[in-house]
Amino acid sequence: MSTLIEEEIEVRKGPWTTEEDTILTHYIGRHGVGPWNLLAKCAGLQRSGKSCRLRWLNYLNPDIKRGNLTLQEQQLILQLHSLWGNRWSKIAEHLPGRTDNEIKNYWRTRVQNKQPSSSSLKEMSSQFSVPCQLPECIVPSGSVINISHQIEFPQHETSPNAFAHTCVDNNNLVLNGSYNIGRSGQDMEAFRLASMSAVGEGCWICNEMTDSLWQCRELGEMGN
DNA sequence: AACAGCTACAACCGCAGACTT
DNA sequence: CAAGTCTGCGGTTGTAGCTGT
Repeated sequence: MSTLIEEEIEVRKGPWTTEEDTILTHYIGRHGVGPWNLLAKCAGLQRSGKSCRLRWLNYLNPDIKRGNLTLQEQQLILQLHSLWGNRWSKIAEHLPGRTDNEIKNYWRTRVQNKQPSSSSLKEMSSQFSVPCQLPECIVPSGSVINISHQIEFPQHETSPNAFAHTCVDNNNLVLNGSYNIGRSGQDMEAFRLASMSAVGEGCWICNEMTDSLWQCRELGEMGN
C-alpha cells in the first residue's frame, strides 16, 4: 500500500496521450462516471480524479459538439453573459454540447480581447445598452426561442422587466440588450444593422444613438 | 525560409461549497 | 458539530498552430 506522498508523485500532468484517452473512454463506457478519484485509480490511470473529470467533460465526452460556435450560440453567450457574468457553467447549461471551458475560452479570446481597453471607452460603450420590447431571438432556421422562458432571472441582478430584451434584425442578428459593443468594424456593423432593422420590429433605438456608436467606434480606432 | 506576434484551446491551480465520517 | 475529503467552478497559464513580415 502506497503512501499519499508516493501517490502524488505518481500522478501524471500535462497533455493527455491517446492511450490515456482510450483507457478513460473505455472505462467510462463500461462503468459510467463515478467518484473521479476512484475512477482514476480503477481505470489504472496515473492521473488525478480532477484531471480525468476535466478531460472527460471538456474533450472525450461524445455529447460534446465539435467545431466553431454558431452565430446563435455566440449571441446567446453574449446574452447570457450580460445576465450572469462569468458563471460559465450556468451559461453552458443553455448551450447543449458546449462546455464551460469552451465558452470561457471563447469569451476571453474572442470577446473580451475585442473590447475597448481604456476605462473611458468601456464606460462609453457600456452606455449603449439597447432595451427592446421583444424577449425573443430568432435563429436562422426561422424558429423562435423565447429567451425569457429559457432563462431563470437572478433575483438580485435584474428582473424580467428590467432585463434588456433581445432584438432581432432581418439577417437574424441577435442584438444583446446590454453587452458592451466591441470596437471592431464587424461588431459595429452588426450592431448598426441590427439596431436599424430593429426599429419597427418592437425594438427601439434612435438615430442619435447609432450616430454616437459610430463616434465611439472612431474613438476606439483612434485608440489603436 | 525564418522569425515574431497572435490566436485558440487544453490543462492546471486554487478556492469554495457539498458531502461524509 | 468539526474535520477531512471530494467535486465543481472560475481564473490562469502553456503551447501548438496560424498569419504576417
